[in-house]
Amino acid sequence: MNASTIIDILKQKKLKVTPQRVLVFEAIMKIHGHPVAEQIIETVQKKNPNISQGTIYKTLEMFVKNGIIRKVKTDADVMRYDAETEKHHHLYCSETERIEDYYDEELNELIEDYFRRKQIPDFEMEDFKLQLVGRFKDKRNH
Amino acid sequence: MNASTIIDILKQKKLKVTPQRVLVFEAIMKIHGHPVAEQIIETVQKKNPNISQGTIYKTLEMFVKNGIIRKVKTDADVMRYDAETEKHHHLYCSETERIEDYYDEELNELIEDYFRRKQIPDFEMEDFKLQLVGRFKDKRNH
DNA sequence: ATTGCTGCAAACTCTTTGCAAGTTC
DNA sequence: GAACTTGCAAAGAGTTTGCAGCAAT
Repeated sequence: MNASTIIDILKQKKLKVTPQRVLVFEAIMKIHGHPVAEQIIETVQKKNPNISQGTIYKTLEMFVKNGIIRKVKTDADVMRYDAETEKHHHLYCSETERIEDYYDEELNELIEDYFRRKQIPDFEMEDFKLQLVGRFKDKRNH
Repeated sequence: MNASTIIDILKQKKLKVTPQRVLVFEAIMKIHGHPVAEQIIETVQKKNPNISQGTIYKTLEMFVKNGIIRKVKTDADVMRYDAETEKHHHLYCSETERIEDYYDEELNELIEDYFRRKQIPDFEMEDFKLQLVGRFKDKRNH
């Protein structure tokens, strides 16, 4: 995705297109992994230091409300943001803070099949997410 | 679990047994669901108002470090605490803040089997947790 | 006696808010 | 020009910390 895509997304949802919104979205796309607000703020302000952090938080919240991005949290971490794309799961490193997306359609179907067979009492399932905890063998930083 | 259990757990781990620690643990056990710190503080202070919130936070942190409890977070919520028991997953209500534990050994085995067959590149899996998102049919409050 | 814990209050981090001025459509 | 968005700075929530005195082993 690039800048023109976010412009289209915003127009399509009848939201105003502002340079701030475009930069925030680009920052999320550009940062590999699941950026925390701080990284987004830094990236955006590197391009334009006049954009305030209040605006960035407001923009992120607005993106979340409009289904453009998603909030992600780990059990010991601050909020992270993730562009809303296809269904995926997360790989968490148990020694570092690194998080990666994990796509696996076969796994999705396995779990969906399982829950078609087995109902959970008093609960109507809409979606599921798997957190896979372990260690990355390549020691990149994120 | 009751007070004598936490006393044993602490002794076994060579941690000091204090009334504060016992009360914090009892509060977590007593509150159904996954209490947030605020509920724990309230429950503890109802029994003994002299116990400070700093102590309760320190105690919770200590319990987490020693594997007695676990931190749990949803994507849009504050930290919650969960007694460390057997492996389980979480049911999240998409309309309320309710969280319930979900135990399913058959599901665990299904997923474990799957990942024995299929390795994730550059990632050594240690554990997994499933978040099941949906709606509870019985509308209790939590 | 020693080591570690507690209570207190202040500090800190992350996020949200109110509002006047500025932008977008 | 109407409605919405921005920047700023201040406030808010939740959590962490430092330290003197106290309690557990």
